Amino acid sequence: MKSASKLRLYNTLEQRLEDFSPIQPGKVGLYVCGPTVYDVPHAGHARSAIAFDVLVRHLRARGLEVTFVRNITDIDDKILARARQNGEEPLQLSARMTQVYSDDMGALHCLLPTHQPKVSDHLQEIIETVSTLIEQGAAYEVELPHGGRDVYFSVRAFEGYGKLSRRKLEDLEAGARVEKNDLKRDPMDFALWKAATEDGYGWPSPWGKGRPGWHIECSAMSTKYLGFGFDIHGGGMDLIFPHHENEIAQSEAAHPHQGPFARVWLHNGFVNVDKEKMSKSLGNFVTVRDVFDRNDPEGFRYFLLTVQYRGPLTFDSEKLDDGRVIFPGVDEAERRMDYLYSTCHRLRTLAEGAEPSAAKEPADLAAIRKVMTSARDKVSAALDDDLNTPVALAVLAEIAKYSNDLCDLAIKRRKDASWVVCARQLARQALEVLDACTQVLGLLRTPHEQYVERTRERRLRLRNLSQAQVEAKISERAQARKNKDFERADALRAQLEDWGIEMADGVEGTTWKVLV
RNA sequence: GGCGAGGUAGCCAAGUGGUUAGGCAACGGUUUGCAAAACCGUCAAACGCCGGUUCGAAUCCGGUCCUCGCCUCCA
Repeated sequence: MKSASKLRLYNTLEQRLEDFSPIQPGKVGLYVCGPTVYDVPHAGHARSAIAFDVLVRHLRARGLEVTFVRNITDIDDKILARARQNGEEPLQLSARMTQVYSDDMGALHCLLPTHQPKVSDHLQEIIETVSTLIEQGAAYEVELPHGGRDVYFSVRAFEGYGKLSRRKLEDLEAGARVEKNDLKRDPMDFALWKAATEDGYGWPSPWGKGRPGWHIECSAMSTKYLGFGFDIHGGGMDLIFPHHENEIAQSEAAHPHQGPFARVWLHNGFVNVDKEKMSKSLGNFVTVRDVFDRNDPEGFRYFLLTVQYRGPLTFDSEKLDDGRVIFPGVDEAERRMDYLYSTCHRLRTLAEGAEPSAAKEPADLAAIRKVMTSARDKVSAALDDDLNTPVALAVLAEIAKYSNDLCDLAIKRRKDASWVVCARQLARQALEVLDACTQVLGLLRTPHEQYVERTRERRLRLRNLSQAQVEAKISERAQARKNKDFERADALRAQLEDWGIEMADGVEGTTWKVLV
């Protein structure tokens, strides 16, 4: 698709918006820091995944060939600790959590990365990178008292240290916690390779049995799949320091005089709960599963797109009088998804049986046509502006409003045959536009029936209702209405409304849905 | 202490020199047996506070108050 505007992205490295142009025309190499799989994913993982998913979708819609790499860190001290706690093999734990991560991100309609490398499959590459750094004089080995050897990166050996996070070594050291580890030449030096733990967990290496340090896997794996010096590197804001700073140091020290490790650095903002960063220690931690228990995955995705990716996103929970815990923001987003799905359904009904026609378009359709014709470009322009998803969602709202207007008009003018043919054609265009605009955002990706069914099922469960129970009450009310006993019908409706059931009385009977 | 982000109507959230953001809630209307949904309208002469630049500032500059984040594992 051709684009009028230029894609602009906020580059953390330069601290400003920059026009994006790929190193190799038409192709983009993107590396995003994925999860350390020691636990189930939380709302923050979802936010990061969705932000970069929209980036990938947008780049591809712009006609770029994207190689998207997102790692899985399946060897890490947190995994070791948790596995020991569980009495489980570390790699078994990480495999289990990797599966949960894939399932959850899949449910959120995040596209699969082109490559999803795991640390456990890349020890060779990691060891080679560490060896190169030792050869370059950027890293050194340290003999440990109880045997075994660590390898550390020497921050003093890399001139540009601190360029991403705008930190000076002196400032860092002034504020640094005093480390007991006096084996390091400089307090800011960090581990590339760590000797095996006391229980002997580790992999063979030139420095004895051990395991990789935290940052090195991303340097080794990104370079393997994208080559050194790729287009975009992304991750959460908390990774700027030390993770990404250290990645840059390692990677550029291993490839001297070859330019920057990555051109553009993108960082998504946090998910906050009660204005504070979500974290386990504060007890305000919300997992993706917690949300899925109460809300539709697409509603959650919509919610995560209501704020531009760099800003903080507040995720609040509320306890109702009946004891239910809800996420009001996600509920609101899910209602918007209901609205989009029902709009789409109405359009489809109207579009059925459309035939080509040379009839001149009626005046009352011109404004609607205009909205439909410009919408896709507006979404594209919004995403070009540093992935401004709230503006893109506003365009969706406009499409939906005018679509519903069209459907309302079609009811009023159903007897005007030539008008209806034009309206059908316009409905077809609206459907195409809506599909294109939601495709790039990863929304409205579920068949209508399936969406209706799964949301109904979940909402009934949350309200402790059964479908039979609701339908019995509905038909009781239908009978009362048939008998013109409106007092009874209204009383039954009041009961149903109390259950959270919304009814619509149509010519072909009453349809209903459960409210979020 | 160092570095960074932000304070926009009842709530959420775009905008970053002049022209509608959008959504939710509330209220009024069209429609309906009554409703709901949908659409229209109102709330909206909103931009933390104080100065300054400018014909014109939510937007630029200076100061100030407040909130949050990173500096230690974190998306």
